[in-house]
Amino acid sequence: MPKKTFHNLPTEKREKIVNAAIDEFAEYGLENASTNRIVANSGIAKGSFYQYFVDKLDVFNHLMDVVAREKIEFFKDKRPPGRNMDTFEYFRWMIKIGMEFNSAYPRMAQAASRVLFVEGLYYGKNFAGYHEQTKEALAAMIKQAMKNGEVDPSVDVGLAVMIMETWSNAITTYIVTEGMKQKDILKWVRSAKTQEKIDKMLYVMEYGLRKTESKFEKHF
Amino acid sequence: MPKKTFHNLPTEKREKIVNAAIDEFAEYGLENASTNRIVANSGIAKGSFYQYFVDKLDVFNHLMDVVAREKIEFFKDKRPPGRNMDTFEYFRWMIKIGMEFNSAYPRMAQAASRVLFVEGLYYGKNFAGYHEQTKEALAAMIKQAMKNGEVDPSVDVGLAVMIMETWSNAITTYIVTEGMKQKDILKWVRSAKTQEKIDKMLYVMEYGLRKTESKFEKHF
DNA sequence: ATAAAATGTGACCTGCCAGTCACATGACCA
DNA sequence: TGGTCATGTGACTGGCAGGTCACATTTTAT
Repeated sequence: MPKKTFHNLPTEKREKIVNAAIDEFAEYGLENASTNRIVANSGIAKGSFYQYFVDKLDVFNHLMDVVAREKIEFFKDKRPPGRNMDTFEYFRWMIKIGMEFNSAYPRMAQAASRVLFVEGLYYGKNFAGYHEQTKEALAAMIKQAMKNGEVDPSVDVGLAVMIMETWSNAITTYIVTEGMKQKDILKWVRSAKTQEKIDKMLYVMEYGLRKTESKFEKHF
Repeated sequence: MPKKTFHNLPTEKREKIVNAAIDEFAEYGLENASTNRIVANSGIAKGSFYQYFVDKLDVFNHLMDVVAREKIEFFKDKRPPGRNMDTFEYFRWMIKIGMEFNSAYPRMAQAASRVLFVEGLYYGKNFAGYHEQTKEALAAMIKQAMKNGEVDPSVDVGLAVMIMETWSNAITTYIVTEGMKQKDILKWVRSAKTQEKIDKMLYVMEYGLRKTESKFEKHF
């Protein structure tokens, strides 16, 4: 965690540093991020950086705390549109709100997804902690859904969690990488076309690729 | 492409260099791979390396050629177990053979999957070429499957390709990262447990997570 | 006003990187 | 044998990395 000198900083300066760090990690990932560039872009001296943080990982962990806090803040006043939602509807709603967050803070989302989901796979076991909460929450949701007869119980809970995470990550990666090319990412995410794409991905997660009599052309 | 001096090398020496490079890319990815370590591990001088290759990317591209060649060789005598296979059966069979290849050449698979699927996402558009062939082959397969009434046509072809690639990559990543922890990766891949895991993933790709009357407990 | 404590600074250290080059060694041919 | 051409070599360059430190500046307490 950052040293107390960092927390004593005026908000503006702190934010400038945090923003420079976010850009750096979004652009270069964790391993190739450069503290030299971070200090250059935040207008502080090299020595100051090491009075605020112990090292690169420290500033990254701080960023993840900031992301977590912003996310909670963002989700706070969001409520599902209806009562008694189906688990899949609820998951779809969650993903969509998540994508709203990602497009509201695209560099943050890019930095987090890149390092945690992508580089994290090959790092020595770090970052596992960040997944734990998500996984537990998903597992609880899925168990309940199986009890409700919504999720196929022949697919075990662990696998269902893995699948939902895979899709969540795939969609996030798609939104973040494609979205960065748009001039107005939020508008692009909210566009009918992008929303339909997300819907279709989740539809396939729910019903699979195979054509079956019962569902054919029921949805699209 | 490598210079002619490299091709003139005795096979043994060439293989030693290729193996050192594979290990390096598997361990560190493309960006962080070090030519210094490669030369150290292959027992050649720094200067020699640059008489064989123009740079790091050159040696990587050569590796991908080697992988492609090995893969073709590996697949050459493999035939699907039955005639008139369902597309999904065929895809499952392909994935499983692919995983056999990955566990026969685990470092190769790790290097390729890491750089192409993982780092490739964030590199400036490089490596897109490597996907093209795969994507086209998949697209053709899917179009045919839609005609046969196997794949849900309301899921468009592009999305279906993306989904199959996502699953293929997810399974590869799983096999490669988990497999590297095993003492006998091939045995592990062939074990009933691992095979069932792959089957279940593909089952979900095919039928989705939702419980439906028609399929419940039909498979597992 | 003064002392003390906290914060700011950038030159500097060591280490690793990709890539070069003058030279050494060996192969081949006349 | 001597000459030439291909191959092998590792010390070296310049650049950037993470991290340190003696000193400068500012803030705070007295």
